Amino acid sequence: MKKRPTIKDVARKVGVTHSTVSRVINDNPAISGRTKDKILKAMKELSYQPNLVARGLVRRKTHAFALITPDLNPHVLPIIKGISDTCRRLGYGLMLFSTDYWIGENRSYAEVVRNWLVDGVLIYNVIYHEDVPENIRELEEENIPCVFINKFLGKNKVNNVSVDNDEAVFKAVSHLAATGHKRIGMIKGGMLSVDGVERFNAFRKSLEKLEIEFDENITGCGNFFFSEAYEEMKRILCSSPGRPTAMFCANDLMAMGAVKAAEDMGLKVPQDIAVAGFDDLEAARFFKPSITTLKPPLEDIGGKAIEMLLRVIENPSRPVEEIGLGSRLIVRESSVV
Amino acid sequence: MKKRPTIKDVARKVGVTHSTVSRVINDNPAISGRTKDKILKAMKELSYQPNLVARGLVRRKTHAFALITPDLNPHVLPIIKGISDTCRRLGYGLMLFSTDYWIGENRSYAEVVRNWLVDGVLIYNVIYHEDVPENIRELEEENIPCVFINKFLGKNKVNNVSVDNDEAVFKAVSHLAATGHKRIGMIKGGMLSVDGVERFNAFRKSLEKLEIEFDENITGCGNFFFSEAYEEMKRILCSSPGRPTAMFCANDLMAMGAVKAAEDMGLKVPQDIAVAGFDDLEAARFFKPSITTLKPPLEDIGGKAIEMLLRVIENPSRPVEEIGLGSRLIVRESSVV
DNA sequence: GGTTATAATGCACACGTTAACATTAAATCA
DNA sequence: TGATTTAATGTTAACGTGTGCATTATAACC
Repeated sequence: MKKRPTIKDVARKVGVTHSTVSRVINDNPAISGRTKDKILKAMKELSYQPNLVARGLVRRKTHAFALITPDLNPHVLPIIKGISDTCRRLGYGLMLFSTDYWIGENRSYAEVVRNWLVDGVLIYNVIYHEDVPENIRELEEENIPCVFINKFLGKNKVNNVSVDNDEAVFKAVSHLAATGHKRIGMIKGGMLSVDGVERFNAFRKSLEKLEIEFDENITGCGNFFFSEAYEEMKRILCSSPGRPTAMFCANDLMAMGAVKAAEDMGLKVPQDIAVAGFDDLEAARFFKPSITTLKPPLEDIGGKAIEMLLRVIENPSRPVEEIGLGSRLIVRESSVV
Repeated sequence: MKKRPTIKDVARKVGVTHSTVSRVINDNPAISGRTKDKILKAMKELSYQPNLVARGLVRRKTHAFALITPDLNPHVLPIIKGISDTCRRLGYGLMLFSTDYWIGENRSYAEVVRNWLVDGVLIYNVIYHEDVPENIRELEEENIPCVFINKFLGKNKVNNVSVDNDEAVFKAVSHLAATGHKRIGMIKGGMLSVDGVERFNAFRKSLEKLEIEFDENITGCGNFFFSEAYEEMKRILCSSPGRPTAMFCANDLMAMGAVKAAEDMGLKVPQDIAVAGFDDLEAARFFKPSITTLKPPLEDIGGKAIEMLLRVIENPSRPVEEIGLGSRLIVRESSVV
């Protein structure tokens, strides 16, 4: 790599000290217009650019953030996009650290920040219950600015931005109710995840609000998987005395599994049974029938998370902030004729 | 953020100079075993970690790479995963820069590297023909280590790792031929993209090798879109005298469009017409019928690209290296009963 | 035992920038 | 006019590491 001109090269060319050049770079008002112009001109001629590493050393800020994500699943892509776009807009860099095995990994992610390679951290989708994992406690103990994407099940509050499951689920269930359904069942996701728990609770609250009876018998758990949902749906359709006329599924994969189960049992979707999912996977659009679903504002979440991180950095001692964003209901073939 | 211990803190604790500590950090053999042990012990006790920014300043290496990608589409996710995993394995950091409008953007991406924030760059899916875009020429001119993911259409060779379209397409066409098809058509992708051009050429070469006649009349262009492929497929099925019994599509979206068109015209897939795609989208698995497709080794591509980048850094003047990786054929319902 | 090779460590500067403090020149005031 | 404020720039010391060279202490040699 070619050697780049430094602040001193610029200074020499103009006939001033490097600190004068530094001042114009940082918009210090003490510099006279005349020398400022000369310096700017010289910088352009040499195509000078400040060395961010050197600046990072003295300022103790690198002007970069890190995103730490335990897995790279399709959901995370729009989130990354939101984060990346926002970083670009604000002039920040973005480092990406992914790992498939977050908890229990002996390498600490605070390392990254400790070395001052980043000014703050975004953490996606880390799930824990009672005990805070070592890696995260480290971040807290060292007061590293940090915002979580998605919530915890644990009791302690953290800065986070996530999908408002209550709002979203109510939209979907209302839609099913509005199209005439009185017996609505649900295929739950895994109860170890925040979304699994929240979406189920939201489902029950929605029924209550809409004055529809909740029936345990038409409820199953598919753990967010296509195949498990398929089995559960078959079980529900076979065994229960009063068959459901609509099913809400905690994600699209399970909704597709439920649809397939219904069809394999000779039922027509949506005529005999309506189905709605959550996520708006690409597959949900192309599935036959296409799946009615909730589209979470993932790009927004990424953007808002960065903005929150900036607020945290500016004022580390401010009270914990939690933001939930609304989703869009996309009505497709699986719920209406 | 808490102040971290420095090399000097360690030195003071042991009673040596900071340069001695630096030497043990860098495995300099000049240090005696006794002091080395003492220093290692002190480092552990203080939980010292080298400041990578400071090191980056003096070494002119940050031990981080950048991935620049014009868009964040689903294909790029496994590539990112491959890159990220490999970086982690090698102890490198990864910066992510995405932009939807690469060419014509006035901000230069060489900036990133010039500031020595990264040691090398991976560029995904930048397409150009005759004139090299400014941004890329800049990288070349300044001898910035750089590897491309996916090839160019331009005449000049670059270091790159990509999908071997010849190999993949031949696999798919052979499969169709092996299941008895003699009239095989194709829905092409956009001819402005490398994959579009290469996959079509590979298709023709495959037919030749398999001694099957190529017929322009059962060839269409869907520009990689579902809807355009749908229309083209209808056109082909309506107009041509000798209807094709199998279609190869340059990607899965178009394959799904082609299937839908065939079914809407009363044909059964695969009984009346077989269809194969490319990409192995998640949707291709859940589509009905599920789509026979080629799964490109995207994670591998990411990993190999990083490895190539390391070779480029080690020896910048070595001859240009081009690697093409093979794909896996996944046979599903759309091509066999 | 003195000379020389060798092993182990210290010293001082460099990397490119920022920023506190010092200095000079110019402008304002009494 | 001389004192004093203000504006503009220079000096210098950080930031945390790495490294060439100098300096010891130790071992080897004759």
